[in-house]
Amino acid sequence: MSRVLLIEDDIEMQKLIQEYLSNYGYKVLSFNKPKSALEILDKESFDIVILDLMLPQMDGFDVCKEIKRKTETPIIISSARGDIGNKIMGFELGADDYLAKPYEPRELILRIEAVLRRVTKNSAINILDFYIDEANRVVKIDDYEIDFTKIELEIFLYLIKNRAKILSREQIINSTSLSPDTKNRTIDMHISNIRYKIGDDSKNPKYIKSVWGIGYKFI
Amino acid sequence: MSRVLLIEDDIEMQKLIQEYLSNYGYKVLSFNKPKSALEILDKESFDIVILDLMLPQMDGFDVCKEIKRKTETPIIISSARGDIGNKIMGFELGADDYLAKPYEPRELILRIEAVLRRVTKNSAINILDFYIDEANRVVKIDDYEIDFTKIELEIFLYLIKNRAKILSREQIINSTSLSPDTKNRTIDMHISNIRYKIGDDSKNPKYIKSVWGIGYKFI
DNA sequence: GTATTCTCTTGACAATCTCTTGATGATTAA
DNA sequence: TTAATCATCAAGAGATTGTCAAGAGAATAC
Repeated sequence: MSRVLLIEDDIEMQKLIQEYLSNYGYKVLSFNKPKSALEILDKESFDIVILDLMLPQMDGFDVCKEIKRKTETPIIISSARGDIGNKIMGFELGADDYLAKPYEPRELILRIEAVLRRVTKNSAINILDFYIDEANRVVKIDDYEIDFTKIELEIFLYLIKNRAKILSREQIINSTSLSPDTKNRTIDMHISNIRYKIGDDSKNPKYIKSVWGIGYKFI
Repeated sequence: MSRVLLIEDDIEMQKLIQEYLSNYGYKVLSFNKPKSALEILDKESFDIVILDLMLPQMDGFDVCKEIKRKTETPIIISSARGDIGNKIMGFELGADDYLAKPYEPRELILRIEAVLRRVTKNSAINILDFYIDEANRVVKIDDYEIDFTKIELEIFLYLIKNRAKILSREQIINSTSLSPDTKNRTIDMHISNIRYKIGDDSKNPKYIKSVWGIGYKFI
């Protein structure tokens, strides 16, 4: 499940896009003020940013540059000003794709997919005892392939990507396709199942440590 | 990874296109003088040439003819002169596609992909137990020819070309001639029929594995 | 042009797999 | 010790998949 940060000042448009992206399985957080969006980028990570250039407060160009300075999140710029000048500007700012308004929602989906496909590292990595090929959804431990379910894999990857960081249940919820009102017990259960599958022991964890009163962390 | 030879005299534009194509995984070599480009064509091979007609030194038409004389590399012509006359000329010169300036970078990608798809359809290959001759629409398993229907063949080829990758039903729809609002059950049914024809078993698949909640993948 | 045959689509439903959560006992902090 | 939190079980709710079967649609033969 990919997380999308949508920055769009037209509320109608914002709701429309959010709705559409949600239907396609994206988890969308929307802002109409770029300031708020930039703040959240300090705290949470996203897979892609959709940035509308018609913005109040800061000029869209600066927002784009600021996002690129802060993060490596790919950006798709949309704008009503469809002239070539802006297009070039968009790419010079580090935007990964450009979409002239008005555009088909379907077109946006295609662009997002294309950008994510391009950006998603296709290379497998080794961390600790694990071989992780995220693109192909393969996790192995000692050449033995672990059969994670969808949510288990999401949680496992989130933990391992934030290794040594303590992650609250709330953070885990927000970074996976879990519903926002998921009960704590549910997450514990997923952790329990993940531990079982990777051969970990809650009492004496090699990999996933419980941090009492706070959450979990990957050692 | 496809190799692109870009001939474009506007340096700004050249950098922009090169950057954009690189992001899409193309390996680009750029020249602003066609003479140099023609020289490199003697030494190295490319999958496609992008040729801008506004060129110094030689008239673009001659460059195009010269490239076609030397090689069989497909050519996409771009030009600011968007009149029909040029379009016809382009094709008469042996160009494989024509793109009027100014164009969206995205549009260029689509044209490149289309041309490459059209051009690259020849030799038979062996993958796993299969002999696949795409041009002649023949798939054999152990010398036994499998009688796929049109859509079955499309899905089978899409799966096998993306071996080990998990493909969603949506991706399968978008990569075949299936209508965009095809129901999930329809795809499952095609998969079921393909499995039957290649002697696979859904419960214990040798070839096509179901990935619960995501899609299918060719092992 | 019509009949025949092959192909594609989809609802139905069972089988299967996953996710959620209350209950219970264990563990931890203070 | 006590209150809060965690680990796990177990049940069942929920979602997805496999396949049948019927019918719509397309291609082909006559």
